[in-house]
Amino acid sequence: MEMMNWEHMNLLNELIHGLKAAKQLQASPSPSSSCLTTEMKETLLHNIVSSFEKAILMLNGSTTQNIPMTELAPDLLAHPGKVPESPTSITGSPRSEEFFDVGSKDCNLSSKKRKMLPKWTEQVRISPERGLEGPHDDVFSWRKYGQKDILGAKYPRSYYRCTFRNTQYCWATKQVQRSDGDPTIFEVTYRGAHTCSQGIPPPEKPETKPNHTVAVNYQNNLLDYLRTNLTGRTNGLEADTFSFPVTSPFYTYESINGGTFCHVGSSAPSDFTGLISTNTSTGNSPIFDVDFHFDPTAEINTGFPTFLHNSI
DNA sequence: CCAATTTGACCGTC
DNA sequence: GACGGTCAAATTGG
Repeated sequence: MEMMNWEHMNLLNELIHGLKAAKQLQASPSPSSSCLTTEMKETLLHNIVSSFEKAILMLNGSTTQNIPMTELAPDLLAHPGKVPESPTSITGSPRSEEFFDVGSKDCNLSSKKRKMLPKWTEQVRISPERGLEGPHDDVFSWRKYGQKDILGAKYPRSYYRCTFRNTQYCWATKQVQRSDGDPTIFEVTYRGAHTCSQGIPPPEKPETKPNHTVAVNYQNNLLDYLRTNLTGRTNGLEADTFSFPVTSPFYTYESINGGTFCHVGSSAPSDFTGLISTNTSTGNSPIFDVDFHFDPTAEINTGFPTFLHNSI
């Protein structure tokens, strides 16, 4: 299977990311009436700059292969405590425009700081073949550190943290909660971004899991996405090209900085739906057939990566 | 033996 | 005090 190489995928991701941030800034009206706070604008600017820097780095002959964020964007890390969340863009998860502390003096995040971490929820349906294995299988490696019975929930909630928390001070966590109503659905809540080297997955690992045709579609969709200025929807990836059990994930972006948020449910009506499908042929398994549903009626945290629905 | 998981205890928040 | 989230000792598995 001819696949789009990772440099190109990452490059496109960065360009898209920068474009989105730029458009959000562009769409922001006059300062007085703007829904963007100064901080949000700074964040957007920061992301635009970092996206272009990373894109330039990629074009500059170096590959992102096995390059952790610390090397990919050293200038960003030069500012203590400010690291852009970006690895999720590589994997196809929604990426947050938010920043979070990783280099603060106390390596332990206080609960307050944890609250500041970007958080999004993915609903994952298990496949009959893979059974319960599916929802826990994504590109990142996690270590379970707890399980709790949740009040009113039929099934316990599992808590996972990044395997590299101690070695690479990666504070990403996730919670997995089996849905009461539909036991085949797992609600996976991610918190924080990976700052470990998993954030930029290696481009190819032929010996790992079988190839997935999604990668090609990923390339096409990204290109379409750019061409159509994010106003269209690409489709046709569902059943035939997807071998990972995840089906129809939908995301719920939650608050950061105590600000606004954008909740998007699976049933939310949307005037715009941007679809990116991607494959990560890295160590574990490819996961994302990502459907970003943009609900124009939702309250939007402009710091978050809702797909832009304005034309340029 | 080492790493991952389990599970009761502990802690912070409401 | 109840609840959700995390810690860490004990246990399990490769």
